[in-house]
Amino acid sequence: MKKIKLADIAKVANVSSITVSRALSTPEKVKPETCEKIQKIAKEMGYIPNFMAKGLKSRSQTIGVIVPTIINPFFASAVKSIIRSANKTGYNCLFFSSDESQEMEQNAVNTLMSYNIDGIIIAVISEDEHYTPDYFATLKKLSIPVVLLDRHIEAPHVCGVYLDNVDSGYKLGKEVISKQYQRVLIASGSANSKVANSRLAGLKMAAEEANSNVQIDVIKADFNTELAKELVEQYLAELKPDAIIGLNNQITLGALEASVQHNYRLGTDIHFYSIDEIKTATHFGIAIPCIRHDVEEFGYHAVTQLIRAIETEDCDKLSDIIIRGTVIK
Amino acid sequence: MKKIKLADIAKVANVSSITVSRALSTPEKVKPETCEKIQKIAKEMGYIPNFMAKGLKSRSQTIGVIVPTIINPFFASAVKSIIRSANKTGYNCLFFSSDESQEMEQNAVNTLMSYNIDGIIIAVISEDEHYTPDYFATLKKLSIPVVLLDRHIEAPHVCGVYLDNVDSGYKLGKEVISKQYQRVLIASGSANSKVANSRLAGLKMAAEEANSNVQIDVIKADFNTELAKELVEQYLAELKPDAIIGLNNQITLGALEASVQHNYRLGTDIHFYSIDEIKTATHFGIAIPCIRHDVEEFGYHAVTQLIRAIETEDCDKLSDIIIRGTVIK
DNA sequence: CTGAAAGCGCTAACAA
DNA sequence: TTGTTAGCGCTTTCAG
Repeated sequence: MKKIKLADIAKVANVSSITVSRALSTPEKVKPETCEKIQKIAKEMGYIPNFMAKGLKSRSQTIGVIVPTIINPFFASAVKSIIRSANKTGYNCLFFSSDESQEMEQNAVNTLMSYNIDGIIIAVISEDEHYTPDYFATLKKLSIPVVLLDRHIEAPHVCGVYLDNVDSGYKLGKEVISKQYQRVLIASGSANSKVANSRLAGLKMAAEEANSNVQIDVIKADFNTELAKELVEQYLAELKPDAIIGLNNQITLGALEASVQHNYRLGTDIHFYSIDEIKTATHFGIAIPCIRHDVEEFGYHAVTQLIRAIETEDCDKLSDIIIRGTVIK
Repeated sequence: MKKIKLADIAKVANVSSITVSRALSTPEKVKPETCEKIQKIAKEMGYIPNFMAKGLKSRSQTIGVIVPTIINPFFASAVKSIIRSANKTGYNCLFFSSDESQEMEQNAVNTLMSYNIDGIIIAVISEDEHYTPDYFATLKKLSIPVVLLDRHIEAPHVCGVYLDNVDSGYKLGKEVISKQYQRVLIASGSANSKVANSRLAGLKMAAEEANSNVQIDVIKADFNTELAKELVEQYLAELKPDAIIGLNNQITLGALEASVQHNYRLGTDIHFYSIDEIKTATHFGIAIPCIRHDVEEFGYHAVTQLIRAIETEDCDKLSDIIIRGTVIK
């Protein structure tokens, strides 16, 4: 069977298809009785609008979302909250994962453009400030607004929604310092990552402020479990810290595993701290004080800002939004 | 700036737009030199095809994917692998999460129909065999093929890709039995869940076959961490098993947490077994032997079957595909 | 091998 | 308040 279309409803209701269109999309432009009648018929006939046809003429009411990986719970939750917020506002989401690959990221953007999306929310694959792929220029040319998520880069975009990384580092730093450890290892991200560097700066700030004489060691790894595990293992072969601070969830997981390899009892021999929550830790009975970010808030702001950009033509620049984390002990 | 369209390229290449269309979509129908020239120009001008316009006339080359939640790593991986497989075959994916809500599931299906998708892969929200929402009838009427993922229900669909649950239970059962425990607790899913019941049946089969005199207790929870945790806690207040078998990843996590609450040392006082891998366990140094399913395979078959259904008109029924798990010690 | 015309389903612009 | 016309960008059909 073919899909019911506006014209089919029009025939039954004895009106023209444009009236049906209006009754369903902009009911205030149609006489109430007619409107009701049409809506009733549409429902009975099981009408399903055709976004393809709609999007050809006007806005698609669809936004694109791209994240590096959906396996990381942080991004999974962010996506979830973005989709929820968008739906509430009457927008649909097309979701893509770039799998940490530049090529797939480019593909995802191309595909989104093919679907005539009205705007894009993207967490780019690279932590490097100077990562500026071509598609940003294309999107700008086509006036498709882009909201950056979590990772800031120097590329044309209307605004970004970020975490307050310095603050996160600082808060967690205060918490750790208060414990009076002798030696603390910080497992950081890449040296080029602004996110990692900001968190590190916050931590150091807290340490200096406290004027404590704790010995702080820093490892520069990557926001990636494997590398962190390796480097922490190497470190543990030489030294034994009282605590390890992982600068994101992936790193913390790597540090945990490395410590297990060295037969340390987690939370006893070595205490763990993390920026980003490690939800599974509770299942294993390990307490990992952390900085938790309200991911719901994250998604909400990203969507809100993007839609503002879409619906007000001339906004070249909206405010960035910075989400603060809270300490969870 | 407006998007480049076929006509723009046509003007530059001195041909008609239909020739451009052919050069890009069906190059074999165009003289090689012309074809090359057109493709070159298209690239230079930064042409981006418009799926909306394309999908209006012909197939959209897009499939829809719906899973109950993306937070569960099992589904997250499945989605990832589905997207990968689809892209390889030249299809795009629109992804939705139903958040375990019937209403959102219905919405997702409606939205997908609005996007003129060619087919749907869905893991329905309910474990109940008799869950048969209306949209299945609609999809059938419109001849939009549906492939069921993981959860089987009695509704019109072309086929399903499932796990071999009895086999998983059986294999894990053999493994557990071999350990000669005195008392084993099985934390199962809902009494209405075919998946849970099959796994349970497999376990019991292994036990009976071994003719061992292990005491087996069964708790019927839900494929959900919270409830499992509560019920296992209640159980532990009375009895202390040597091992607990969680019938899916969520349940196992709940059981772990419950045991932690009772101050048992994981993997020592109580041994854990799981159907579905608990990837994070290694990070915490707990060994959880499990049944691992090749999720990549899962996605591959779902996509392949769906595309077969899409591309061959008259396939009323394709074979179901059953994926076997392997024991990981 | 290439092109002209028609139309997919919907809505913006103009008319009644 | 409702309808007519035209066109969004592409492809199918039929002709050259």
